[in-house]
Amino acid sequence: MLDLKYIRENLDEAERRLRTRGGKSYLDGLRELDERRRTLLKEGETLKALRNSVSDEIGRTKDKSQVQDKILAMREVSHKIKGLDDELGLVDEQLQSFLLTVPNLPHGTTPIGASENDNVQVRCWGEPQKLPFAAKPHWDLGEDLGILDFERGAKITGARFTLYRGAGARMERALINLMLDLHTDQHGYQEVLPPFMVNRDSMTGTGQLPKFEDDLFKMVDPDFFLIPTAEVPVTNIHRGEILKKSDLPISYCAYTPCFRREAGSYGKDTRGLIRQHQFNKVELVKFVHPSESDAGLETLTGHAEKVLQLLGLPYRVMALCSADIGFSAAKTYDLEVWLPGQCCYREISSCSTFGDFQARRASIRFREDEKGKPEFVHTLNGSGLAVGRTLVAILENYQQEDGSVLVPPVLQPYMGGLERIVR
RNA sequence: GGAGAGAUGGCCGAGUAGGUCGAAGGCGCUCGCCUGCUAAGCGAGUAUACUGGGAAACCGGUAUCGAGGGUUCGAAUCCCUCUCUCUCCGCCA
Repeated sequence: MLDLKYIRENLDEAERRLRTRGGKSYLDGLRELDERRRTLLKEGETLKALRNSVSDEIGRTKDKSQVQDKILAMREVSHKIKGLDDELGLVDEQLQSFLLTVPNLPHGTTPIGASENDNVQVRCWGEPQKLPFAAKPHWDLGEDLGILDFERGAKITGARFTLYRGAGARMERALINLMLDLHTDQHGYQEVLPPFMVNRDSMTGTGQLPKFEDDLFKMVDPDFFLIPTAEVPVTNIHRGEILKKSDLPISYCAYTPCFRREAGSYGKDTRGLIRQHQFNKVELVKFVHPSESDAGLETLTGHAEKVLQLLGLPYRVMALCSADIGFSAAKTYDLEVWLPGQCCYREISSCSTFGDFQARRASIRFREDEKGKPEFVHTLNGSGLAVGRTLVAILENYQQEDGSVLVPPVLQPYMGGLERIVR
């Protein structure tokens, strides 16, 4: 959520920055709503002040017969207040839901662009290898090796669900452990294991609601949602809290499965593990002092990159342009891993800074000075990494001409010493 | 799922015949004083949001005693709904 006061005072600038995302208009009608609200507020509060003082007077008068006229007058005033409050409630609601659907302002260093084609490559690591034989896509490798069973996944549940078997299941688990160990032991994150279902407030806090309900799996009876990313439960750990400045930065990492409807992506990536309704991810989340958020994004991105480097997977870092960053993000780096089986780079991690956007929605604050006003922290997060896609990248990059797949050395200890997956 | 108890400020905890309660008291914390140091002691201060005024310091208004609604001139106190916590029973990994 954006700061209403900031918008009020910088309407044109805010609109201009928002339009770099590509829409036509983001703040139309906001000024009128805001002014209407303040008018109603002022009127109602004046009457309330009157009522309070007169009621006080009535209370101190022992002989109530002397104040009958005042009681009657206040009955009238209360009636008016009720009317004003009702209207104010309506306007407030409109204003609130308006604000909740306005995306974040792009960061000053986010490249301006019109589509994903305008994303900017920041750096790359490793050599995208051309395999000296006909490279297979991971779905063929996985099926041939008997470690990925797409057909039965579809039978058990439906499209975009996959059954992992044997070394495949083991590798998924090994990757989760490798990533968690790295981030906790080397990068200073505290491991957390959050609920995989969250309530509406949590979804609103990080920005998935109210706008993107169609992308989520929703429970019927309790009004809960399956998490689309650990970002949601982990960022909401501190919803409504005032943190100690000395506790910042707070760094959490969490493994969770993620559940996404993938509405609107029919026909896209229908084969293989790339786009599933359920996938595993290790997520990094940071709460930082505002002055640290820019540097924080760089280090957090570095932590995600480290996983790819350890696994020896070539990748590039893309700065997403203004048209391609997510609703809540101010700036995003995508890590794209090289997939020789499909001869392309695919997103495997997305690292973003949200500025105070999520912190304002979720009311996560700290005090600069003991006596100072609470201020919003900045939140950051990034995948470190998407586990299923990492397994995809390993299969495709480490495949051999005979159809077997070598296990990256760092992963072997996590797989009982297994060096090669064969049929 | 059944029965009961509860939810007050950073914490503990008063507060039911509705008014002087944003809320006693204690602890903690901050600033000052005092004591040769420490402990103790003394004094003052110590919620948040919105909003009006002001360059600012700051001053004023409104709201908030789990959440929402109702009764009333007036509600932490009365009524209704919901959420959460705890205890007992049932069920269960």
